[in-house]
Amino acid sequence: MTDPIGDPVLGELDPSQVRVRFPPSPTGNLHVGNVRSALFNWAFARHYGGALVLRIEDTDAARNSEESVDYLLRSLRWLGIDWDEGPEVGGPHGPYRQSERFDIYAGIAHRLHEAGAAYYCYCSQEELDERRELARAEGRTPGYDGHCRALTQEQIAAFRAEDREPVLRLRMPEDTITFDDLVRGEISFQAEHVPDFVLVRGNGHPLYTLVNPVDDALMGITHVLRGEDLLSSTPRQIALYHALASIGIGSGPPRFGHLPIVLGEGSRRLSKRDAGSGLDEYVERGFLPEGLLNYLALLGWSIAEDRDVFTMGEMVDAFDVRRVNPNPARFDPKKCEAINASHLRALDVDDLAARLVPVLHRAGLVDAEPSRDQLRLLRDAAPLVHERITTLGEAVQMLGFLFVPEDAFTLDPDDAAKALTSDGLAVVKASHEALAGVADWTTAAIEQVLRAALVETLGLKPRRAFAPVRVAISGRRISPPLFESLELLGRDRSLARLRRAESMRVGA
RNA sequence: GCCCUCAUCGUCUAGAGGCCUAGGACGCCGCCCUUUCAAGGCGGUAGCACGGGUUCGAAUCCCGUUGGGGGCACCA
Repeated sequence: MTDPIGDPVLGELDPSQVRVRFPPSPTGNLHVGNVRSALFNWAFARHYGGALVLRIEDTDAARNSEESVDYLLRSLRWLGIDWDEGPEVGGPHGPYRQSERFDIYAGIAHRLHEAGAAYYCYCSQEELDERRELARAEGRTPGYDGHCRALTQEQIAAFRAEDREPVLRLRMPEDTITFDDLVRGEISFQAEHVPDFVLVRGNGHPLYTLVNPVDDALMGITHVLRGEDLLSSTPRQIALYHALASIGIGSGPPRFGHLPIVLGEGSRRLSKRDAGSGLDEYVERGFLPEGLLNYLALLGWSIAEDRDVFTMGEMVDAFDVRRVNPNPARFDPKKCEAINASHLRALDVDDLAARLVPVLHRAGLVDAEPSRDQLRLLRDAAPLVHERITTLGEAVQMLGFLFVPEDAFTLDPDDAAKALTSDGLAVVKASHEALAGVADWTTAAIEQVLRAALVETLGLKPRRAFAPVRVAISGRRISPPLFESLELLGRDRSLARLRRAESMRVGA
């Protein structure tokens, strides 16, 4: 199966040995770009039958909170992205929260220093800034200049005497670092452009730059799929993996694949402050997880030439990281909605009704555990909105009139003003009289009676005939189909609403 | 400024030298259907950034230009 050169993605690995990770920092609302990363890692792992590790990168206590971790886990579950190792499921490489791993990092930092792979730097922030500015002015890469690489014992003693708190820096190799990116091919950086970077702060606190590769090495991560914004930090991480391997931790760098970043409107990167950048918004608006995920997958990946709606199962089967497109991709809210709508329409009616429950409940229209009557009504009403909504949230507006208590029912003032003119009220009155005589309250009978009374007798165009009735019973000019709506509303409520509308004064 | 990276309709993409008169989707515009709104059907609009090579042949390979994006922290 594998030739001597190995699979271009797996190398010598057996597919089931694939291990990827999703390492979010729990800082609140999950960014859709991060969701996309999680999705691609998940699809990659599932495709090969490997493992997805969820690791919480919460070393920066000031920015992280317990609620954020809960929220994060809930979000991933909502999306349907499951993990094989991590919080709540455990695993052999735990703990999976970096805030519980400080001892590990301290030990490794120490060993790195002992081995000479890292050294202490006593430069102050001001000195660093000064030299950085100088380098920039001279057109050189403004990174650290290696000032403290080879301090003598005397120099060190002198700095210590000044009470300077040194940072620990990795000693970068002198040679060019080259790696084969899974989505971009060969990329190389010359050593002079990759400065010795900080691993541990002056106060002893380990940095992401240390902790992230250390955990990847310790957790046996084989492939790292992440945003292109991390591309230029890859060479220094590779150097760290090698240094770690040299002291017996891990077996060198994983394979990297840098996914295109997600841009917002214009050409800026979709920032956390932009509308539409956070997962919350999609949950609240009633997106389907599979719809959102499908759209996100399209940002950089495609399943086939003439197809863009697919299930996650289909994505898993077809996913190939080498086919990820390297272009930065703009997030298009319209297309996102369209894809979601396609998934919505693919739902069967019972499924749709079930998914509508929490949405309607949040809007105060049904109980958290809906009654039998509510469920029956919802089951009957769901088909009416099935092809009319883009997100579940839109059903609230469309179906609200069926679920509100009679005394809370109101007409949209704008729609009422437009439809319930004196002519409109005359139509409502005629409808009321005609419908009052209907004993067999079915869609067909209702339609027949209304057509006879309004279109045939009054000679109105259907368009003009039904609008006032629609507003009177649903409160809006846009609603589910009228006759079906009347049937579902029921005879008594329908007649009562018509009566109420009738008594309105024009312009009131 | 320096380093890295990217370049096909407005947007997301298909495209691995001849299958390309460049395909699909979203959007937009028509028409059909129609009790509103949708959905659906049919049709249309619109693109290989530019300049050089290589080749019998280039959207596809190479170089350059231009433009976009990312990075250059004791953040992650």
